[in-house]
Amino acid sequence: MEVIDQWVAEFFLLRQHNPRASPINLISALKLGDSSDCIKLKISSVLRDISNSLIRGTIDEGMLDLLEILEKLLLQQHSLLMDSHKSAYCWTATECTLRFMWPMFASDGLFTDALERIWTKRIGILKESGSDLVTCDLLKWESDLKKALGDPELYQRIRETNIRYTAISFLTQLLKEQWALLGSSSLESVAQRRFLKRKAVNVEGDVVDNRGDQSDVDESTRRFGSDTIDIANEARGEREDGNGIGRDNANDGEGMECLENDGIDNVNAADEEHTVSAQDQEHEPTLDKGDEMAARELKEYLVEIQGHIDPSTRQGEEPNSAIDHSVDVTPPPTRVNRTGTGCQDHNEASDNVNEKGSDSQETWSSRVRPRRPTPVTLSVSPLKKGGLAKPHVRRPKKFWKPEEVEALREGVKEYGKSWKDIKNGNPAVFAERTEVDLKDKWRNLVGG
DNA sequence: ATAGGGGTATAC
DNA sequence: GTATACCCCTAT
Repeated sequence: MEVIDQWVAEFFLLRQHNPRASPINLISALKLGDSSDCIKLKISSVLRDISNSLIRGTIDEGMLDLLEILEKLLLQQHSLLMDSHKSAYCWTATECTLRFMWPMFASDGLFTDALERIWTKRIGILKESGSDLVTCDLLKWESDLKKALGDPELYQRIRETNIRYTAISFLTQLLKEQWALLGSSSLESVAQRRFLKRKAVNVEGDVVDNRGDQSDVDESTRRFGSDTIDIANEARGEREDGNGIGRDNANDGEGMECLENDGIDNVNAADEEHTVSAQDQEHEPTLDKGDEMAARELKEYLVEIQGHIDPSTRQGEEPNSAIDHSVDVTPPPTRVNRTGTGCQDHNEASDNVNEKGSDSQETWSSRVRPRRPTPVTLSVSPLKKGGLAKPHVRRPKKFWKPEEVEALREGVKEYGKSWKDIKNGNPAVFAERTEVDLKDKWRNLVGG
């Protein structure tokens, strides 16, 4: 895959909120292979699809498809399945079944069909393949649901449970964690490396003191201009998303800089091997010229890609959503929009959002699904500390270095949330961090 | 050992 | 004021 393909793809996947074209279409428009970069892109794509589905309030069997695809992709890059993933699958499957329990009694064929389709067939396949998605909880739900078929009382009880909220919570959590695991986009990586290189060159022979100094790499790359991105955004005619999910990538812009001139070929990091093609040779070494040309090129490319995938937006979508669920109980997936600015950008996309909505909805609106209040977190106030105001010396504040963060991501991929294992797995990097530090930092990264 | 509430410093 | 990053405390 051309490097520009990858950048454009990342661009769409990480920055575009509620896109008119499904990321799946984008991914198939570009031909992706099986390199680790491509897997990351595919994962981003699936995550974006899940996110969009969540934003639309659609929790259907398409979501189960996505979760299954995601499992396979994660397996390919040898990271273990997160609990949030398993729980999300379990509760989504249940929610999908619950959608067909709107009649008062189980006599309706829809429920039996759903049981057969979801639990016997779909999950049966998962069992055969030994998938980790098959958890005790899942099996419990399976037996409960099947029991409910002949047990009106149990049927009622399940029917009145708000599965949907739980499913949404786990899906949201899954998204957060997976976005955090993905880490920097390749644009950012290139930008950071180039910044380091430039800094090293500027210092001339005096090798950069990575130990104490590196935190401002992050800082400084963040301050680079991002005009090129703005141009590209205009090409799309859409605003920046406020979707907090991709906030780590908020500085994608500076990566463009490397289209401009000399050697990205010096960049040897594994994920950029194929980086340099004829692209950068054509450009003048001067900064502005290079930026300008890169921007123009990117803009044309974006338009081309958009044209490529847009017309096909609808045909691949929603193979199995004869019933849309959006009418009833909808705890808004607000957690998805962390920054709260995510509401502004529906203007462009709104024209084809409502297309399929009008006809079949009324039939289903008669369903009664009880609304459960949003669980409130009870605040326990220990009020322990009375007098005795001990001065207490705090450990000095140490900012996390990029390589520490990267090591943490790798650690979570490998061990899950076993902070002790992560620390022991990389004692050198985490020498000055406690397990609690790792936990706290991860909490920061996922934005919880 | 881990999760989660809370404190403090800092930037906007 | 809010938001963020880091650090601390404590219940489980």
